[in-house]
Amino acid sequence: MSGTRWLDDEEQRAWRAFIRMHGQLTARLSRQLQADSGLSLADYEVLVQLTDAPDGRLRPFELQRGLQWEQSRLSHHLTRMQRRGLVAREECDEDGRGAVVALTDAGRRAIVAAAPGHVDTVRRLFFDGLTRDQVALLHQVSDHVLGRLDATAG
Amino acid sequence: MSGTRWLDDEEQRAWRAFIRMHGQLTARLSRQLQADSGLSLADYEVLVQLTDAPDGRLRPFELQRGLQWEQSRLSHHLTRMQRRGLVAREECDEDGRGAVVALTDAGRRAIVAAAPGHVDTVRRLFFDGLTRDQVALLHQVSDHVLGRLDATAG
DNA sequence: ACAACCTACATGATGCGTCATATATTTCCC
DNA sequence: GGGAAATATATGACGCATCATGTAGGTTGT
Repeated sequence: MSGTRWLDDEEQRAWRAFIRMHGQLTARLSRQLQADSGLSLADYEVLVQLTDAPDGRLRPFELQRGLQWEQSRLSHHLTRMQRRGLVAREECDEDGRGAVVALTDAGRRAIVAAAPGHVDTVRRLFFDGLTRDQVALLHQVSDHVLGRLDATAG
Repeated sequence: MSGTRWLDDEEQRAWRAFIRMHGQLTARLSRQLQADSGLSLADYEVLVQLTDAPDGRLRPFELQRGLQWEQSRLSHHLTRMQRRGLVAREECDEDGRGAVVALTDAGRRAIVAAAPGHVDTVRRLFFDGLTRDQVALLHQVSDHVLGRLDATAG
């Protein structure tokens, strides 16, 4: 006991700045997206995955791998998106347990309409003013921490 | 129109890695904290602020400034924490509209018990394996983006 | 071929976060 | 000093996220 290595001053400040930055940034992005196109960030991510998929169709477990979401979160979210007509659930031929999530026309229209404004906002609030090096560093740090998380997963 | 500058490959990868890293990291921290001490990350942050305050007391608006939360989020969260006995709401003498949030004994015990495990987890999952330089640069990037957010706030 | 197990997915309960709105004070200014 | 505007806080409604659990359909080993 009492072997805790507390964060020093710089670590604490860096940590808080990082947490706060992410929070403020996603709050802004979320509001912009919601206000301009009626989508949440979560909606957007789901639609991106489906748009990138052949035929706009994915099995829920594929979506889950792409998004790294909890299974039940995805299921609930799909239910809500389905209710709003952004996606449809279909039966899966190859696997009786399974389902297929399909992008609807409305879903496609929604993300096509939303994407430019969203990307502009990401650029304006985040990338503009950061150097390539800074972006590369952030990427590197992110991957490192992700690796660490995976390594400790079991 | 059509003037959208889309994210190039590296930007897109960096962005997704960053978003995913934060999500996975806070999910882990949240679970550890919840499992080991029954607190959410949000609880923890509130308790930290109160612990750092003289007498363990703060006005809600001071808490809000420290946390950078939405006012109603804070209010709701305080209600829940109050129900669990972690904080108490008191009347404010100097301002008839105001309130004072006070750390209870149970609240103090909770954060004292939770802190070592939480800090260890933050260190293990995040700081260990990052160099001082990487931390410093992340800090710098975070502050830069925060500045950008503030500048665009109006 | 059948039991044990695993996988894909859904759902109910509950805590969390945001928006819109309400209410009670101050504060400001003429 | 009295009304307008601003400030401090609370609340109801509703979508979102997680946990625990359920169910149906596959897979594997004997």
